[in-house]
Amino acid sequence: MTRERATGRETFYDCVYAFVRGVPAGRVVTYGQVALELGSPAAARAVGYALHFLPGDSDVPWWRVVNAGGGISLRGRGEAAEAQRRLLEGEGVAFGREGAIDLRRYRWIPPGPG
DNA sequence: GAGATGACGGGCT
DNA sequence: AAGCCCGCCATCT
Repeated sequence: MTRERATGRETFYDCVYAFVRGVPAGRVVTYGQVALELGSPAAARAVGYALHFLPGDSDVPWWRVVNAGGGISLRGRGEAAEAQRRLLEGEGVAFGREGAIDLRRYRWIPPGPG
């Protein structure tokens, strides 16, 4: 488990949670983008893995994280996929016929260091 | 140290 | 356009 690491050190996953928590409603980010912000542009996989530990009870708006295509991956979790879409739609995010959203429109750009 | 996992991303056919 | 394979990364066991 990584949700309660006793190392006292902030793991990559913790950074993911912190970043996702900063995503405002009505906006989304991609796994790759989160990884990039955390300093590992190729760690998109690890990002998804970090979010996969989050239960629907979490304080982290995991549903605001989508894949590079603006779609929902949640491989093997159709229920969660539906929930994610509903949550996003509830925030004003519109899905296209392809089941994907327009990242050009909803992608959230973090304020950055400055 | 080595093997296994996975809510990704890109490239090829 | 859709499907398949590989690589990448961080973490767990």
